[in-house]
Amino acid sequence: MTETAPRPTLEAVAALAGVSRATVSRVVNGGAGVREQLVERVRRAVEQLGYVPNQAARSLVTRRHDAVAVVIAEPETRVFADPFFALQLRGISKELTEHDCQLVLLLTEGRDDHARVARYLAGGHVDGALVFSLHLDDPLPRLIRGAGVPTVFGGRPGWGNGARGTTPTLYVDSDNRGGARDAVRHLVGLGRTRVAHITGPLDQTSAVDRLDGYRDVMEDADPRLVVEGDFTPAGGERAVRQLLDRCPDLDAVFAANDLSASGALRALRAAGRRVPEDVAVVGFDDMLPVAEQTDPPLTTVRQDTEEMGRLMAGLLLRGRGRRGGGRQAGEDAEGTPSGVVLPTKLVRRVSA
Amino acid sequence: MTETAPRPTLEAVAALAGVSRATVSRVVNGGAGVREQLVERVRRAVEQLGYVPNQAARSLVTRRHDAVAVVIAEPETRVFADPFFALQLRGISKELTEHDCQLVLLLTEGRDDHARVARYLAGGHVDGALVFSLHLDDPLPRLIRGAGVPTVFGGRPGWGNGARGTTPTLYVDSDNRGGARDAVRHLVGLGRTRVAHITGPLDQTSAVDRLDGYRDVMEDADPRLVVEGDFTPAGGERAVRQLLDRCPDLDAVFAANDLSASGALRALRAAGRRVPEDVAVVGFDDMLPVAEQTDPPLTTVRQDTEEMGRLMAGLLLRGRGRRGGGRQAGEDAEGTPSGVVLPTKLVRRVSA
DNA sequence: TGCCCGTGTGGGAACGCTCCCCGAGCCGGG
DNA sequence: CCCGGCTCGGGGAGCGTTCCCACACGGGCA
Repeated sequence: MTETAPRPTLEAVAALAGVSRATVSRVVNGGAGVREQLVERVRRAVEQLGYVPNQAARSLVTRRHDAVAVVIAEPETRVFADPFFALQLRGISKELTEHDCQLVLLLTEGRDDHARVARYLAGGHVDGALVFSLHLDDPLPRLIRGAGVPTVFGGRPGWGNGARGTTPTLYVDSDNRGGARDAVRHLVGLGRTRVAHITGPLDQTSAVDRLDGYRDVMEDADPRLVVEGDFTPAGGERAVRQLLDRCPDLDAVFAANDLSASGALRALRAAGRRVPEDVAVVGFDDMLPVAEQTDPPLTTVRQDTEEMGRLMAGLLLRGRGRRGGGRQAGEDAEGTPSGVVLPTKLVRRVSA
Repeated sequence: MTETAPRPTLEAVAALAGVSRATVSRVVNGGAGVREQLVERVRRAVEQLGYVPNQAARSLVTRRHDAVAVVIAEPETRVFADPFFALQLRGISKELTEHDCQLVLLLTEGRDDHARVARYLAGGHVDGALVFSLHLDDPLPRLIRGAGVPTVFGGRPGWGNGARGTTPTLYVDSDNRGGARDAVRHLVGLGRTRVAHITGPLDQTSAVDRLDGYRDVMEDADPRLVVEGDFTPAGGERAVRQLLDRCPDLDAVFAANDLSASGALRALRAAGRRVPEDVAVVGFDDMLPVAEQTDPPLTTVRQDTEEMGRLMAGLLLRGRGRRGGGRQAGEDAEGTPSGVVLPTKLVRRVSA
């Protein structure tokens, strides 16, 4: 660890450039209203001294932090390791970077960690929060809304059933229901009539929405064609075994995500069914490492994950700086909950 | 967005408790040297007002930020989406949380983004940096070392060839070489004599170390048994095709990671080789979603990824607060580069 | 009884920045 | 040629903390 040289201050730059602190400050913050010649001189001094503004001092007076928190409230590490989050993070990071904003990552470590996160957010350390909380019964979203920090959720939050509805809730989600409809319609279009559905855990809105999409198309399907899964390959295998047991004549499976689909493929193969000849299979997510590597390659529903991240950050940043009032994008006239829903796209490979 | 009430200050708490600012400050920071009765009174006032210290003001005077940066310098999103990083992040997060320290995530967005990251680090916004940079030719590590911020690297950095060697370089890595040796020895122990190796990209130290481990055991193996891969399933497939072409009599494959191994499995199956009967296969990483889901399940080398993260953070935090001088853990007597290397463990499944 | 010391407490300055306001300079118009 | 308006630069205050130092208060020792 080298002796840290004292960092140059505004004052030092001003002295070197032969102007006042205020002038340097103006230049550093865009340089409006300063003579071109002076701007140049200040720039040189900044360069020469290697001056970097002290963010703490700046925040102290501006009450802005140029930082937003990303809260990932997912106890299961597996889900967090999902490329899905990684891609969204990437999107978020890109958008934030473009606005000179930092990303503070808050991972909840198991239960009872909510208080810590809520306290941090309420502490006014960040200008806003981007929250991923998948489970309907998660208390965190409510806590966060109580913290009075501008927030955008990733995925439709679970309390949408007309309950509190006074503060607007911003969120970005992909069109789970529409995507599911497309997937099932595709199967139907292939001439399949006994289309089964392996759901995700039904305490997550995405799983519920995908199930709804399935039902939109398969209105009066045999209810035994729907089996609850858990978004894992093992769950997909289990579900298929159950399905084959109950409805041996099924000719298609729509799995709520690619991981379940990969399990389903394996179970189908084990049961001697050929894919797609005997049973067509469609997944959801288009997680490349999974969907492209299954045997046969998986037909699935793609969502633009990175774009979702960008959008979340964009939505949050747009409302930045306003102290109170003012309507944010994505919020409708009544100020009721509203979100941005991104379209999905069916990607045809071999499995259907 | 609700009107944000002005947050209470130390002053306000002091007034309510009927003491001075200094006393409140003392209580908030541990309460040493304050009469028990007063401590209690201040605590109540803090509680009542919902006081949270203003971190900006605090940093301004203490020059500490209670935040460290995690830099992930990986242009390829695929690699970033790796559960590997996610797990390390989780470990880092846990350790930081225990020390009331925040995690600022810095993702480099393609080339030429290094300057931004370096500037940020040099700007003294964080107390330290945890850096993941896999490629030997990455200029970032050098830039960061120049920034004068305490840093711990994830994975052995590439410049270890006795070059600069004046400042100590701290890193945490897993025992890639030893793990590779174990893997190959296991294959040899199985009676395999024609053991091939699919390497990773050889501009990454982990790939190089694993190759070295392979060579340690297979000293005078046919050099044609080594093929360069790229850590992807497609690369693994390609490598196996090449290997089968050159050395049709191979009876084992050690792939430098699980992803290549999964590709290798597929290619072997396509070529009509049975695994493990005809060809035994071992991977590396024990990425569960991959290793457990291959057909057959993959024998592989596990590393304690989350622990690596914890350790990195721990190493960094230990040196925190010292302004200059003082030796950090993991640094040897001469202050030369040194690191912590975690053991690996062979996990037997079916493929070997 | 008086002095000294230690323990606890309070006041003030400083951290580095932004922002407000005033004053200087420059222009054009009368 | 002089004066008013407008533009641009400078000085000062204040953001909420911490930390240093001065100081009050009591008890033990001479």
